[in-house]
Formats: sequence, structure tokens, C-alpha cells
Amino acid sequence: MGIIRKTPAVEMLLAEFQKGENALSVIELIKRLSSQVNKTTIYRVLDNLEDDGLLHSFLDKNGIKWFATCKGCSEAGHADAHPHFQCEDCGKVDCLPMDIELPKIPNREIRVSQLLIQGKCEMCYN
Amino acid sequence: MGIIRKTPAVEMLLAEFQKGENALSVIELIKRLSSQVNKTTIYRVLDNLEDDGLLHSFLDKNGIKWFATCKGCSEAGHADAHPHFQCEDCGKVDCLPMDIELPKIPNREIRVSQLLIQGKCEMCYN
DNA sequence: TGCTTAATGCAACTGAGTTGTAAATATAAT
DNA sequence: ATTATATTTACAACTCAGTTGCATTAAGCA
Repeated sequence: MGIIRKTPAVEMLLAEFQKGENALSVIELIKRLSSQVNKTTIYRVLDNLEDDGLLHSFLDKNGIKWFATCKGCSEAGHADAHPHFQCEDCGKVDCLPMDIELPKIPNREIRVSQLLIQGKCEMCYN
Repeated sequence: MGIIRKTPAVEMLLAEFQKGENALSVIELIKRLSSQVNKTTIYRVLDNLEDDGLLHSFLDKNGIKWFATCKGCSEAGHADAHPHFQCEDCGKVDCLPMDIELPKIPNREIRVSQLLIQGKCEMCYN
């Protein structure tokens, strides 16, 4: 599947991810765009963009869904073993540009991993 | 806060965690106990047990809440830097008894971290 | 035994995310 | 350019995990 047609909804969503933040919650995107795009469409377009390898998704501490621009991801597979950092004060989420070392686990097959780190970001730290 | 009184609901929930599985979803607990305990009570007792350091909680891949017995946790603070492993086939979740190495992040304060690993468990691997 | 306060049940609610479907529109074929 | 067709969209209704308010019940203590 994935994106097939270049529609206004697709371009508006992609534009949001080119404004500087590398991670945005669906809730935030709905807040920003719901006057112009239906929320169902927002969910579906984001899923398509993820299938195409342009975005990857994860859940934050509260179980709400975020999408982030991919740097090392392709349609073949997401290189999303990187951690995500969420600031407890301002709520902002960043992808941390580093791989994590997964523990060795005998007799199990590891497929995906998600590391969510919480604390204070650069802005709120000082 | 935390548990103050030893009620049937508290004892029934604790009993579920002494049956062998170290992690149980709230959904599963409600399935097992809802004929005897109201689901609101289940949520509230579990929160109390977490405050008391007897359990710790986390969200799985689908954003649903799990509780697990604590081994190295106390009321003062949870030593929950250990990863959780969820089997993609059978859905079972285990706490993995190892600490993870968090990446060094300059100018940020790390408070909590959660690592969720997905794959196939010992049972489903073969 | 009775009192106080925490714990419980119940019903109604919240809100993120999903589904079904008819209408709209991007893209390819003519 | 026009048409055909398959995807995309909006809308409304729905799902379901989790929460809230409040009246009732019961644990633990004096």
C-alpha cells in the first residue's frame, strides 16, 4: 500500500513535518489541521506515510500516537531502534540519533524494540 | 497513598500475580475477576499497589496497560529500567531481569525509561 | 459496639482511534 | 480535453480502555 496520489491532505501533513519538529502527535496534528482535513483522513494518511517509509510511529508514555520523520528508514524496513525522548515539562518529543544496544536474550527472536526516555529537555533543563 | 486496608479485592489481585505470570494486562485481570470485582476497583487497587511498590506498570505496543510484580522496587522508587518483552504470537509479556544501558545525552535530565522489545518468546520460537 | 474513613459498585462519561459508506478527485487511458 | 476507474475523502456512528462522581459498604481502631 502506501501513498499513491498527491492530495492536499498528504501535502499538508508532510508540510507540518518540515517545520522543524521531528516528532508530532496525532492529537497535535488534528488540532492544527482539523479545520481543513478530517481526522480520519489524518490517521489514514499518516499510516500510508509510515508504510512508505517516510514516517515512523510510536506511542508515548500516555499511550498516544506520535509520528516522526525517518532518517534511516525505507519502505523495506524501519531502522527505528533509536530511542525517543519526551520532556516531562513541555511534552516535546525528539528522536535521539543513536542506536541502542539490545540485551542478548537466549531462545527468543527479537523483532522490534522501542525505547522511550523521559526527563527534561534542553529547553526545560535550565 | 497506597494500600491501607486488606480487602478481598486487594487479596484477589495479589493472588493473580502469585500464579506464575509476572506480568498481566488490566484487560486480562478484568476478564478474570470482573464477576467478583468491579473494573473501577481493579484499576484503583492496581494503582495503589503500584504506589506501594508491589507492582510496576507499563504500556504495551497497543497502548494497553500492564502490571508486573516488582523485584527490585520499593515505595521510594521503582528500579524499572529493565526491559519488557512481548511475544507477537501469544501476546505474553515478561520482565527481562537485566538493566539496560541508557545512552548519554548532554544537557538533558533522564528520569524514567521504558524499553519494550517485541518478538517471539521461548514457547513460540520453536 | 460503634465511629471514622477508606474502599467499593455503579452508571455515566471521556477521548483516542476505527469502521462503513457515499461522494469527491487524482491519475491513467482514450 | 474527456472519460473511466480506482483511490481518497468527509461524515457520522461506533469501539473500548480508562476515568469520574457519588452514594453505599466495610475495614480497622478506640
